[in-house]
Amino acid sequence: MVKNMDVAEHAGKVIFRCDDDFDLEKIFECGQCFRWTSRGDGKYFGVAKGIAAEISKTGNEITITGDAAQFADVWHDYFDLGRNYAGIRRTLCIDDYMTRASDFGAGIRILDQDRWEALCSFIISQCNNIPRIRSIIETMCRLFGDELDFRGETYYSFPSAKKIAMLEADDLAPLRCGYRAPYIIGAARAVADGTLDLESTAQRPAAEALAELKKLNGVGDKVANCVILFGLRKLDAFPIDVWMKKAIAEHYPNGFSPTVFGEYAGIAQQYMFYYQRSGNGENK
DNA sequence: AAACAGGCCTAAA
DNA sequence: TTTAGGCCTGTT
Repeated sequence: MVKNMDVAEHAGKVIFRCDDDFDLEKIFECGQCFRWTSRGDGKYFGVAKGIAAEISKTGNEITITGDAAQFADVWHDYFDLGRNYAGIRRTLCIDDYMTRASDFGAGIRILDQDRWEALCSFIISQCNNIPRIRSIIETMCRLFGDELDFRGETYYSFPSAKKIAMLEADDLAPLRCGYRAPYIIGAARAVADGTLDLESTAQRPAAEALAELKKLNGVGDKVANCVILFGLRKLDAFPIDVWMKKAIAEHYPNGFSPTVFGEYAGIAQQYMFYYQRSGNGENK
């Protein structure tokens, strides 16, 4: 029994019931993370927090590899299982458009990702498309991460900031990440030497965290807000990229402030973003 | 071929 | 304070 959640452990897997919003495809493919993939059978493989895992869902029962202790230590918080997304979602339906976007995105949860991984990943994401972002990150993990043997296959952890900090930009050439390479090295060194303390930054108000992150070369408003939302677990952060600009222009031409969504503006942002990217942005 | 992709930086008004 | 151009690379 973990945190009011009924968990059954069996043969290297944990099975738990979730009656709240929980859609694996939306969670992993809404754009918040880059290291979970499906083979088309509904099962997702990935690596998070240095652990390789497989997760699947049948009805309201979710199965994830590992034992009960690991579930309690890692996956419960990673999947934000203590939060009632369906309840929050209802509060975000402030108009017809948000009602449609929220319904469409129902099932999304904001993952509690490793802070450094989120920072590095969203630096890579700038002016890039998702397949290429994923490819760059996987190459980075393969070259500089630790090997993880999982069910007879080799996976790789996300390399630590300390590891990347020891490299030079040229060492990242195999990633084909172009001008982002020095940004990555710079961020890694700041994290490794304590210039940027992501833990303490996470404890500060979003505005202060934003200023702190933007001190890094190659980190502007958009990347910083993604880090704050996905890595520092501040659900009021509201990253605005080209898709969000389109969504706002189409549906709030007379002005808009994310503060209308309150402390869960970041979840509203994900519904808007996912809805827009799925081609449902046009006001019909 | 040329433009563009989930930005950011710098220089110039 | 806002705007234009350039930037690695890969794809269309």
